This record gives sequence, C-alpha cells and structure tokens, in this order.
Amino acid sequence: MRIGDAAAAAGTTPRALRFYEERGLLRPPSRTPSGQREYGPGEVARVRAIRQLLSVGLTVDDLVSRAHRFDLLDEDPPVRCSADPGHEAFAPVVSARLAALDAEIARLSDLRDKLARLAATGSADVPGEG
Amino acid sequence: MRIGDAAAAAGTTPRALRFYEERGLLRPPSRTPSGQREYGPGEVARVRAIRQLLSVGLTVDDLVSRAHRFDLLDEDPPVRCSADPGHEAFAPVVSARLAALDAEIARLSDLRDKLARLAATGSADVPGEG
DNA sequence: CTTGCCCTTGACGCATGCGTCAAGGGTTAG
DNA sequence: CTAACCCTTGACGCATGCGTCAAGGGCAAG
Repeated sequence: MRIGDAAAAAGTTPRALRFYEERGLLRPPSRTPSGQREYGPGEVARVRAIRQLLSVGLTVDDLVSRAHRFDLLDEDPPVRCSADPGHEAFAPVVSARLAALDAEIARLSDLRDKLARLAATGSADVPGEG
Repeated sequence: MRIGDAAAAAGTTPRALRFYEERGLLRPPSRTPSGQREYGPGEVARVRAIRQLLSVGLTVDDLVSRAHRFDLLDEDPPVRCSADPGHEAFAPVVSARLAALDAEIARLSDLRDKLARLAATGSADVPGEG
C-alpha cells in the first residue's frame, strides 16, 4: 500500500501522513527500492487512532508527549489498535485537555456575556490600566 | 503627545497603535516636522474604544468592516467616544460575533463531551470516511 | 558634544494542522 | 515509448494581534 491509498483508507491525505511521521507520531515506514513509502493495515489503524484523538481535541503535541506509550498500542497486538485512548497512558493528557477545554469554554462564555451586555446597555467593565 | 505616552494613556503599546493605523482603525495622525506621530486625547479615547471592542471578542476585521461608521464616533463629538459599541452601526458585527461565539462554545462543549466519554468508556463515535 | 531614551520603517516570529505549489522521478496502462 | 497519475523532498501559506529585533535618526539634559 502506497501513501495515497493508505491515507484514503484512514480517511485523510498523504500530506497528513508525512506530517505525522515528521512529528514523530508515525515511525518511518518501509520503502520500496525506489524510495516510496509502504504501509500495512497496522499503520492505517494507527492513523485512524491518531485522527480520532485529534478529533476530540487532543493536539499533536499531546500525542507526541505520550508517543512512547502510544507505541505499545501497535507493538503488542497486531492490528487491534483502532482506538484505545481510554488507555491509562493517556490519562494525564486527557485530563489536562479537559481542563483546558473547560477553561476555554468558560472564557468564551464570559466573553459572550460581556459582548451581549455591551450591545444591550452600551457599557461594560472597561479594563483600564491594570 | 508622542506615541509612547499615547499608548500608555490608552493602556497599550506603541506597536499596537501603529498596527491599528496600518489596519485602518486609526487615521494617520499628524506628524512633527521630524516625522514623529502626534496624538491628542481624542485619539487616545478612540484607542480605548478599539481595545474594549477587541476585549469582548470582536476582531480587528470586524471593526475595519465598520470603520466608516466607526469614524462618526469621533467626528461629531470631540472627545466623548470613550466606547459606544451599543451604537447601531455595530449591531451587525456584534450579532455575528455573538453567533460565532455561541457556535464555538457549542463546538468546544461537544468536544469536551466526546473526550470525557472517550476517556471513560474507551470508545466514541468514530468519524469513519464521511 | 555626549549620553540615553524615544521615535521611524521593515520584517520576521508565534501556534496549529495540515494545504498547496514546485521540480523531478516512479509506475502503470495502452 | 508516452500519457497520466502517483510519489519524493523542501518550503511557503493561513489567521490573529501584536512582540521583538534591527538599523538609523530625534530630543532633552548635563
């Protein structure tokens, strides 16, 4: 399987796969004699897992920071690593991300409030110099 | 008043003032013979207004898109334009921004939900190919 | 005149997850 | 062999609101 088919199978693009590899989320795959990357179903499954983790708000750096633990997801079992982010290894990044999301939601809600009051009354608390 | 003092008076930096000017939020101020920008209290008040609008979530482009209406805030009254975002001219951008904030808050809340469930159960709805 | 702080314009940096363009080579069908 | 499509690496683009560095000139005090 070359990169185009692997990317399609994982629901993404060749560029994304090279990007994950460059960032250390995918180990450099084997190459054909001419230098083209070759992927197996295991790699595709891993890419799916990566994309699911990203889709729920984890960042590439979050995954990179746990890449060494992440690895064991496809080393022991051959193909089963479709997505197992409930794995204990992710607890730290997940809880950190939850906190970050909560903080961001609170910040935006506060902003929304201020803006709504500003529009309604024409005045809100001015930041001043402090 | 040169740029440093004007910026301090408005609670920001010289760089920000030049930036607002460059983006069309501030009209080019008068210059000393040697080319240094000179600001009056009116400009400072306007900068405060700009910063308040930015602080509640409006973007520079939002303000730019209404710059022509924004202008009348300091053309008619001499100094009083401390901040009057309740002005009818801002209704479109304000409501658009409110909608954008609501959408973003909803998106993040959804993400937070998915992540929490993913961490708890180890499974969430996988995006698949569609 | 000199010191030292402030001003000028121009331009790159940041953080995120890739998109996209470029130049050159591989691969496969006819 | 050729067309057509896929691959390779390298590098810039995006969107936001400025921060920061650089090189050169201004202004007030001693």
